[in-house]
Amino acid sequence: MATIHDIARLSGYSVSTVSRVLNQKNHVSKEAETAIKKAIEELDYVPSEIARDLSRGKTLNIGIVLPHIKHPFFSDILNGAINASFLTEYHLVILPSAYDEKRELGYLEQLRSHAFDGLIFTSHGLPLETLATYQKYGPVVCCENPYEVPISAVYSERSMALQSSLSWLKEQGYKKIGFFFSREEKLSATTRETLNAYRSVFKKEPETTYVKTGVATYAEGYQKAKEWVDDSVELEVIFSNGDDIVAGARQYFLDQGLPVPYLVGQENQLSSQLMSISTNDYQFQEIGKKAFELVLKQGEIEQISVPSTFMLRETKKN
Amino acid sequence: MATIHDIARLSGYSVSTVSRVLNQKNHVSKEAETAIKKAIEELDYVPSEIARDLSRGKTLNIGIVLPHIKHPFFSDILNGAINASFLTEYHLVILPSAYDEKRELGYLEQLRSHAFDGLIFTSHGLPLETLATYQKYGPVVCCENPYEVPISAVYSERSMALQSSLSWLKEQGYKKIGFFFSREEKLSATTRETLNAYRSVFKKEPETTYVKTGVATYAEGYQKAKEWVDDSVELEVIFSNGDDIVAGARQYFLDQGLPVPYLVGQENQLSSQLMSISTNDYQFQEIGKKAFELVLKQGEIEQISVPSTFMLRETKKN
DNA sequence: TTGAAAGCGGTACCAT
DNA sequence: ATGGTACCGCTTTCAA
Repeated sequence: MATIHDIARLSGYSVSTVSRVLNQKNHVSKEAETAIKKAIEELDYVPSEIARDLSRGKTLNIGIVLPHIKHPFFSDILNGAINASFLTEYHLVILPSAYDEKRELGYLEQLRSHAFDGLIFTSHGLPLETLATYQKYGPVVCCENPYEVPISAVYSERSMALQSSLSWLKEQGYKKIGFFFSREEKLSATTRETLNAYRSVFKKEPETTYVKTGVATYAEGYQKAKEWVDDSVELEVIFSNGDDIVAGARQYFLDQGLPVPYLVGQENQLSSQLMSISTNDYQFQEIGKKAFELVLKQGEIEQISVPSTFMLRETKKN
Repeated sequence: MATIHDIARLSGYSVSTVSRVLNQKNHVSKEAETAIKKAIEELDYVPSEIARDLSRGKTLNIGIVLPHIKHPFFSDILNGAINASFLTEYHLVILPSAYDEKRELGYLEQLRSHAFDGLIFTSHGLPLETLATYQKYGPVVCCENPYEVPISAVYSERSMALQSSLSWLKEQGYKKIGFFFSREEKLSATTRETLNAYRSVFKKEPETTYVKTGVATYAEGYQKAKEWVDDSVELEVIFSNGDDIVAGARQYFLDQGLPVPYLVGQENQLSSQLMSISTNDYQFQEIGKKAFELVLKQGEIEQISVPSTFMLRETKKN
């Protein structure tokens, strides 16, 4: 592979001058430029990015850590970040974690070793405090409300949509509301937030028979709906943790010829649009976009919350 | 930031010895190792990835070029590639192209300048021949059948699913089959392949009133279905270029209280599962996985075709 | 087992 | 306008 030295030799000029025409800095004579460009052409030369990176101490790579991309939370954030990266000279590097702390630590170490100019954590197995300590090596942005932990963050203000969707249900006179969650309240901030919104709106504890955890897919939604029916639990509403999941539940009722409860999804995915199911939109794309912008700021710690909305839709009988 | 020289100085050993304990190569005395590790600890030192890359002339980065990730073809391939990268020491770098030839050429140039160790093109605006010429700078894999162009490729053997789905329709006695495509036959290999499969199965030319192009979204599916109804075109089947799109068409018939034609989607997405719509599964995830594996092979040019299947589903009346 | 020194391929400062 | 050269931080060969 041709190097800058080869160009210098062939053109009869020095590496400095070659570097100058490469970077269009300072003044170079027409003849020099012509001769050098000719040599570049002749040797099919391109400057090495790696050498450049070393010289200037930057990679122009931003890492984004994702446990997986099966869930819209992650794929939407990723999309938002990709779109934002479009507008810059930076590259996004996908860093799959599967929630493995070893892997996550590896990525943080790579930030330390300058493999990346910054890191976005869409989620994490490691404690938030650990992420925070790595900020001295470069910008680290997380995608949740960090509360008292001093770390840059962009996160959804879920409570807004939760409050308004639950308030709307209350206004309609609905009382028997079933919930789907992926993880238990102790383990999941999202579950906690939802149930707290319920407590605040309805002024009472949710009944345990109305709460199902361990639900994360269409099939599980279908299955859990069946459990409710089998246990003769009467429901007026199913408040789900995802559009696809609530679609599964809906299908169960349809298959049994039973009346479908009022449905509320989450995340405004295609399935809720297709079926005209009300949903909460948490603007994950926007979070990805803002997270990318924030990681480039390299400045002080900053926390940005993104508003969420309840999207009311007519549920068609069919 | 501490460098390998600082460690050498502080530990009292040479850079070479430090490098040896870093890379666990050759033999180093216990005392040296202890002293050096202590120094590393003390100075909070990590070797610079960039310097390593330069020294060994590799980046361990594989670029994957995507026009966007709104379509399952791209997001599925991406997913497959990400999963494959899990199992290696390589990183996947997302390279958004928006089909822009300038951007694509930029990425090829970056391959040339060793910013990546290899490149996957999920699609391209540039001619395939151009991609092929860059193979001398590093492995380039595309995701379509390259026919006579000498380039590594992993692609879906679409004709298998197309043949079997169309044959099945013929066996059922269906004759009036409407088609959705995103681009015209001259411009799109996919459109061509589908219509050729039709010709081969039905032994005749498709009628132009039954073919709609420029359809790529749920809303457009809805709209084009309306056009057929408005023009009093009778249809027994809609053979669509995507699950979401055919779902849009279905919705139009339901909204009008009209009988829904038999539907065939493509790509086995969630929407066809939700609605029990038959679909063709082209195994895009598998393509992404194999493309990643192929790009690492760095060897000779290789072309891999992945089989596709027709997934017959009962379309429920509702 | 250890060290010196020559790369790797550029950038940028300092002279001329 | 141009050239010489130190330096970025590590790997690797060669010698001791």
